[in-house]
Amino acid sequence: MTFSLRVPANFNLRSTITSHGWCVLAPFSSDRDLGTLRLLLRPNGGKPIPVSVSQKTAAAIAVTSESTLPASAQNSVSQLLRSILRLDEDYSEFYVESKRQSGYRWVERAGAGRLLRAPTVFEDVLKMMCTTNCSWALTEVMVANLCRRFGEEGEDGRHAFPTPEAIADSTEKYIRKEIRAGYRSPYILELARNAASRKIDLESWRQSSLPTQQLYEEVGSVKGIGPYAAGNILKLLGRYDYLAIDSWCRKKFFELHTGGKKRTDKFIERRYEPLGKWRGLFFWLEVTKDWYNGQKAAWD
DNA sequence: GGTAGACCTGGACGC
DNA sequence: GCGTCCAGGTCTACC
Repeated sequence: MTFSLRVPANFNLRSTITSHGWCVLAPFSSDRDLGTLRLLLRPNGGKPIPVSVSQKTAAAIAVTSESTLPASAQNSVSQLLRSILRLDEDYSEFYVESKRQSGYRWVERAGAGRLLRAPTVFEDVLKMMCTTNCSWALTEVMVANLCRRFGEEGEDGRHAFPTPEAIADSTEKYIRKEIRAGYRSPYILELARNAASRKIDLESWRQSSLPTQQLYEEVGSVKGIGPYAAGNILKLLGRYDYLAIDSWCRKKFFELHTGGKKRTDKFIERRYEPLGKWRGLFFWLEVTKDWYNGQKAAWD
């Protein structure tokens, strides 16, 4: 069955899919031209079902499921997609600011800014942990292994991202050997156990009223989450005050602004300070602008 | 508060 | 095929 979901005026599905690497980490996937997002969703917390999303018109996206969904499941899938695709977040202030800044006028035309996120904060945090201190190829391996070993199987044979409970009963030794997570293994286990026992309420972070600095400190208090990971997690929570500089961004910044000459992170941070609470998003869009090159001609 | 070394894996490279 | 080196963030101990 296929049903449609209304989207905001400036929404662009392709830009959201390509906003960062989540679209290729299991259980997400996309088609070759990055126009369709495939994912496994648990409507009402139930069994995972495969869903694909594509955009045929500016006003709506088409949501397709192989099976017929009852109204409550359809409603739940819609709610999950609204959160994953950031449909309910207001970017009008960001777009006004982007038009004031030279070098960012393409942003609104591209419908860029909405960063794809997982159905749960737990999934976002665990995946972010798997991006630290390794190649992207290894991140893909670790996340795929987490799904394969701990995730419930969906109707199409793919595995959903595991719940905290599914990992909590495991052992550090098993995670090292089967997930290939190395020294991250105790951190993964601790996070899953703390989330499963409600010692930490990760899911409340998306609605948190804490000041951003305080939320950043809470996110950073998770073992295995340092400044880079915490800054990126905050972006997925809708807070863009931190740049979350990693080696790739650093290199890209030097290429764009210093002729390849290395500078300190403080130097980079000072450059984006005038962009206020949106600086993390401006920074990310600037260093990843090349990703949009294929579509840019249509936007300019 | 700042710094050094350890952590673990996969890829690149030389033999 | 094997061994060595390096890159990639975070944690911990130490100054």
